[in-house]
Amino acid sequence: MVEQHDVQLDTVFHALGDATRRTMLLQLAGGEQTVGQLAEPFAMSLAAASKHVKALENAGLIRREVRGRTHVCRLAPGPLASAHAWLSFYERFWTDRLDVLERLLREEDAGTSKEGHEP
Amino acid sequence: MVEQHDVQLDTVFHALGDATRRTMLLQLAGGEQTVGQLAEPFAMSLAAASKHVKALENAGLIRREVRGRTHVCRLAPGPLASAHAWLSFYERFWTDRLDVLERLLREEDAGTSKEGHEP
DNA sequence: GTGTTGTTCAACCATACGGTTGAATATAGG
DNA sequence: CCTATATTCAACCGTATGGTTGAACAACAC
Repeated sequence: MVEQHDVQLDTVFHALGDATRRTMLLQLAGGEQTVGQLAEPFAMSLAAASKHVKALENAGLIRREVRGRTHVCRLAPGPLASAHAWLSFYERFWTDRLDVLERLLREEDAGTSKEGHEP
Repeated sequence: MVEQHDVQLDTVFHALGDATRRTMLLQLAGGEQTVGQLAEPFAMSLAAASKHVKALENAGLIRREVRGRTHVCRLAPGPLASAHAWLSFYERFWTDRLDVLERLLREEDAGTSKEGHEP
């Protein structure tokens, strides 16, 4: 039961882990777009962009409607909501517990050195 | 400026796109864990699990504190919040517009055939 | 010191990913 | 019919990913 969910999250997060595909989603947030329109902004072949579209479709993030010879895509919000929901689980870590965490980190940082996010 | 943000989202979403790493995060949600403890539930070598931990650390999702000879990890909520924020942008698509979308999809499905996820 | 424990490193391997190109497909328009 | 347009498919290529193994390193125990 959970496996299926896991696999879905795998493909969804993987799809989101590429700036090209995220940009495409952003584009689709403005309304439906054909594959060609989605591909246009990118400096890559149409075939490559088509693969990205397919990845998004595969993850269930978009829906495709073959309208004549063009393929019109639109956002399919379901899986995005799933990913969002998954992440929401951690919300308490940056709300409820953030102050506690911050305090711990400050203690730690004071103990070790100046430190920061990036060494 | 946005590039940096993009790269961060790349690594964060990529890190999240693996069930092993998500399970590790879930584990860390229960409190700090050593690398060994994180690795234990999985049927893979410690070296492999260590790579996953490193991926999470690389994405900024966890923090590591070398305590003696053990490496203790804990959640670092910042990047998770970033990913969550990114996804939140789409919230309106499954709240405001979901009903509109649903209506459109129902029309479409009625027009083409019975259903349509898998051909 | 020796030995054991926790973790990483390095080399390697198979497979997946993202890109290319050129051919194939399907539809629209003359 | 023929041609142009929109898109995919197939084969290929370089690199990244996720896994293995065995050696190395660091810190505790004796």
